[in-house]
Amino acid sequence: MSSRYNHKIVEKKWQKIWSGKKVFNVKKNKDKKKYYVLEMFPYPSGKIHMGHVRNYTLGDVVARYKKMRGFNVLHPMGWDAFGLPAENAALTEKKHPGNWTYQNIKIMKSQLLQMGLSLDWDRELATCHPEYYKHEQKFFIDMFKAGLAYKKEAEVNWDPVDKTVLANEQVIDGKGWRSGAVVETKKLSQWFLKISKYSDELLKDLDSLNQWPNKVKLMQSNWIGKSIGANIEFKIFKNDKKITVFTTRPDTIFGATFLAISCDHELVDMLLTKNETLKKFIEECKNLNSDKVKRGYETGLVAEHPFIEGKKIPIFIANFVLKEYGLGAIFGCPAHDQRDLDFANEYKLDVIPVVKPKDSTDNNFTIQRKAYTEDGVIINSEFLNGLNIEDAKKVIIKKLEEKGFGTKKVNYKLRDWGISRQRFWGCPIPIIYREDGEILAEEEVNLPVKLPEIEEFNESSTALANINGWKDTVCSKTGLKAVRETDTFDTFFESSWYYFRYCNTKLDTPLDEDDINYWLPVDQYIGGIEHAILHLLYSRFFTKALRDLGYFKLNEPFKGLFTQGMVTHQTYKNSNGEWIEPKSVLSTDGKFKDKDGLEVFSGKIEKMSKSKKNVVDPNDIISLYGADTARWFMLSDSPPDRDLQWTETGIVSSYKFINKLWDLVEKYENYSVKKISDTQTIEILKENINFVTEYIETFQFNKAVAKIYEYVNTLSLSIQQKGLSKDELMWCLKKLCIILQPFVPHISEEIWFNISGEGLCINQKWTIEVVEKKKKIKIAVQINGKTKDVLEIAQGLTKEQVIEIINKSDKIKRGLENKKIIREIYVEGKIFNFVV
RNA sequence: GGGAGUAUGGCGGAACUGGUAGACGCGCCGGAUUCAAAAUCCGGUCACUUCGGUGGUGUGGGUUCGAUUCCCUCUACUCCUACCA
Repeated sequence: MSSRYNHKIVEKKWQKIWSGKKVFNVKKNKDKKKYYVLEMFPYPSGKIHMGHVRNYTLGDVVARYKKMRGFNVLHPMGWDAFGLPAENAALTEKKHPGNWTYQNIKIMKSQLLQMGLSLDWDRELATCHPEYYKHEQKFFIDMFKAGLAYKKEAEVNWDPVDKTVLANEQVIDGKGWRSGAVVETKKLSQWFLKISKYSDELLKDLDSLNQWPNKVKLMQSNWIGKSIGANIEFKIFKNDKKITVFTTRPDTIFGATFLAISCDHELVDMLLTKNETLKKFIEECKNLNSDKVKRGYETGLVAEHPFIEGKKIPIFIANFVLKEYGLGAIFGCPAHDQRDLDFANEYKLDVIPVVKPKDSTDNNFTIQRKAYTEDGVIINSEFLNGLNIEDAKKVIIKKLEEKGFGTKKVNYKLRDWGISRQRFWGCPIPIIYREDGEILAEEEVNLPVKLPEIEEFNESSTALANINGWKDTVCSKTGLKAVRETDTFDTFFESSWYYFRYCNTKLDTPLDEDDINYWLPVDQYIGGIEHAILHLLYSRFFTKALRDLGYFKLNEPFKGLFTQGMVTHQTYKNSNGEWIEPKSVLSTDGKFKDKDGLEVFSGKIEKMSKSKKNVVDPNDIISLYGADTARWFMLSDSPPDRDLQWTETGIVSSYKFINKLWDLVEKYENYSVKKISDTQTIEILKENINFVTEYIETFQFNKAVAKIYEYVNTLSLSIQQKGLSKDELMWCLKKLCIILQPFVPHISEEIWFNISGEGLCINQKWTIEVVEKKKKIKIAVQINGKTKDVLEIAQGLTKEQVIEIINKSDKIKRGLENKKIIREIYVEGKIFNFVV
């Protein structure tokens, strides 16, 4: 045995043994309890970053721990392989995006292998592979036939120079990121999935997800945005048309002083003819999307108030009325809605307060610049007067329904999921447009609808529509000519079901219900908070949709969710405001200088990003210090859900710890003590083990790390004092290997091998230790709540016996001198407090 | 504008349902070893102190025998969302 620990050799060795023995390859086994650990799969961007290292280390701790607790652990990995960066790379390289993607997968896989993750690589998948995406084409067809997928006109960001549709993230300050051209909104026919059908279920079932962070549930709930109110119908004076509005405040109907409709409300078309000023106004509104100024156009039409005989309300077209929400029409009650009030002040409209604060005695309660939106008492509202808001809502809705002017109505912010992308590197939407005008799903036997193999990838290749001949096809039923849909799926489509596919990636059908029944739901899903809404909501929707399509009976895909914090690092800038790499910064006399001696200023600690030059490449770290060191650092100090600050000293100290562990083996080999026993130390170590167990179970890995440090410190001290017998020491070291295994698996195996040689450490059982009840306990003795002394006393004494011991304490005697004891408070095993 | 969260030594962070504040790690200081350094090991490390103590968990208050923990006030920072009627 060489005295210096060589991580390069050792880590490779165990990685080879694990994969050779297929230690992490699992099979469905109904006699064994399963546990499904999943980390959000990576986009193959080229190489792994620290965020991946953190994410996969956290997951690996859980996976290894659960395996050692006897679970049949499914822990798979794959690639979220469609997406725009591949197209951009393809443009530069003039090669097919697949080349770049598969090449990156190869590199990143080798990096992940170096981390020593307990993954079942036999289940690896890449979403860009036809054997993967053909199944989601099938899902789409099922959804299409079930009415869950449909086509409608929708606005997209259109880059007039690149002649392409841009994602929202690709529009920067209203301009295309690539061309710099001003982006136009263009109406295109787009495919949508009817996620809105599940609004209520998606909201309700959040309650059942008790192993999800509240934060994520709240974000989803806000996104779904359920609101309860009423639709109210207004007759237009001297016109046979009507306007229906949605409101959550029907109780303020008597305060309505105007109606406002959105720019593309159906009434606008009628008004538009021969009206140039209106046309101009509408055009302006389109360009004022992000404008907070309230603008309106008075239509000249007036509506009749449903409850006030003869009252006329002007109708405006207003820029602040959203077309996609509710009915694209509102009634304005300026007194109790800030937006309405701003608008009313601008256009000199009446402001009639109909709610006043409960305790207000002001009979002339008026509203100036600030709308009153709190609870209160209804005024100026005939039959509603005197009611509170809640009751008034009930009464007015009942009245509306009686009179036929409106109904109770529930609205959601959640809109249907637009899945069309006018791109190349995505899954083709399996629809054909036949020459007779029929829109049909591709026949299932014809799946997959594959992406074209093209030799040279250029600007015009970035959309399937531009690829010569690809879209031409024939309807296999009728022989009629047809063209394919040239849009591809949003890449969230792929990630919405990959966790099902892992159950069996070789299966010819999308999935097997029996597999799903066994493996799903995912017991622990781990990933970044940035996916709190979209990915997680889409996946939940997919699960419910597939359930309704008869694939299985599962309601929710992810039983437990954990969102980890970011990896951050110090940033530096020079006097020109340019970012400087931290590793090139030198610190002298409290000042920072770069390589050339120019002064550098330390900036904020921020998320690692290329643009700020504060990234640390995991590859460098792993080759220099080893995977165990990197993993240990990722788990030390910071709680997993908080941001982790990368520091050079931190990684070095982790490295030192790994080497210190190795020194223990040497100490063991040279250890020669017989027939002595240190049961006290062993009891402490057992306690430590149980703490580690508890802290893994509760995702407090930083605390587990602290307890392992304590374990090693206690053990080192005992070795030094030669208190343990050699057998006891072996037991302690074996236990140490076991608790280290989820965290730093390579050195854990290596130590295990050196001291025992029997089997693999990862195959050992992780047990809960039985700790003897302590005979002596410590209690704090306080005077007026301030601790004056700490005494060690025997377990289970009476109050009188305790007082007797306390009376012997000098410190307490001194503290009680010349004082009168009013009260004595004794909490067994904790404190004794004198109140004087 | 709306919502959520956070605040503890020089730093990252501990403290069970209110019961010894600062576990553990980093850094720093002192010592051992060394020709010297690195590495390693040992000891110390909240502040003030007349060495008896006193003060101390962002601010100010409250409840309590006792508050980092519960309640109210204010401040700072972070994140999400955004004209959702």
